[in-house]
Amino acid sequence: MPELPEVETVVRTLAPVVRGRTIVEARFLSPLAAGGRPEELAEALRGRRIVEVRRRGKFIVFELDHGVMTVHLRMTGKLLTTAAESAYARAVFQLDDGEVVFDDVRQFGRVEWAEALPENVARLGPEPLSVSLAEFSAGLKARPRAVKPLLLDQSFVAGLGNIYVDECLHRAGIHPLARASRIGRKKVEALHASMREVLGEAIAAGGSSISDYADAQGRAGWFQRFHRVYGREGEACMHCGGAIQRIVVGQRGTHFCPRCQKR
DNA sequence: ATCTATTCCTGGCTGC
DNA sequence: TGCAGCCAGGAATAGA
Repeated sequence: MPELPEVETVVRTLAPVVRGRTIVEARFLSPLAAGGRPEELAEALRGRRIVEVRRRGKFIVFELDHGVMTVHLRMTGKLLTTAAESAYARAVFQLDDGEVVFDDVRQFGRVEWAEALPENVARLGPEPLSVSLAEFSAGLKARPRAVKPLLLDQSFVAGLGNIYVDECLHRAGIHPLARASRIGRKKVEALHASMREVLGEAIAAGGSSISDYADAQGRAGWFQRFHRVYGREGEACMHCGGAIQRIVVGQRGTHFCPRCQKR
C-alpha cells in the first residue's frame, strides 16, 4: 500500500519521463478510476501539457498548463510508464511521447482534475519530513486522542499510513494507544526524529513492497526487509527480543512491542 | 472533538 | 480439488 515513501518513489521515477509532455488522450478503461465521470475527465485532460509532477501527502499532483490532475493510489494503484508491467490497467494516458498506465487491482485509486488544487489536497496537514518540532509538538499537545489514529489523520500530518505509523511509534518507544497530549517531551522529540529516519530510509530503499506496490518502472521496493514491527506478529522485537504483538486500533491492524512501547 | 461503524473492491488466503 | 467466506485497508461519511 503506497504511503509517503512509495508515492515519493513513484514521483521521482515518473517526473523525469512525463515532465513537459502533452496528454494526447486519456482513456478510462474503468469508470471508477475517474470517479464515475470518465468522459468529463478525458475531455478536461485532452491536450493538456504536464508542467510539473510532485507529491503532497499521498497524492501525486500533476500541474498542468490548465488545471491540476491529482492521482491517489490508495491500496493497489500504480502509475506505470511501461504498459508491459500492467496487469489491471484502469486508465491510459497517451502522451505525445510515451504513455502512462494507471493500474489498480482493487480499484480504490482515483484520478481527478480541477481548475485549481482540490480541497482534499489543500486541507492536508504538514509534511512529516519538513514539519518543525515546535509545530508537531504543539499539535500533539492539543489533541487528547490516541496517537496512532492521530498520525493516520491526513489533516494532522500528510503521508503516513498504517505501515509507517507502526514503524515510527516503535522506533520512538510510544504505545499506539498513548494519548497524544500526554506524551513526554523526550518521546515527542523521538517521534519527530523517527518520522524523518523511517521515511528517509524507506525512500532510499524505494519504498516497501508488501503486495502490489511498484514504482513507475514496475520495480518493487525493499524497505519491507527492514520493518521492525509491521507484519511481524509473534516474531522477536529487534530491540528487546520480546514478541511483537498485533492489536486492532481504529479498525487497523496495529503492530507493536509491548516491552518497548509501554502504555 | 473524538469515537465507531460502514462503504468501496478484489486477489489471496483459510478452512471445510 | 473446489468453493464459500473472510481479510487487507485509505478516505469519506454517518451517527453517537
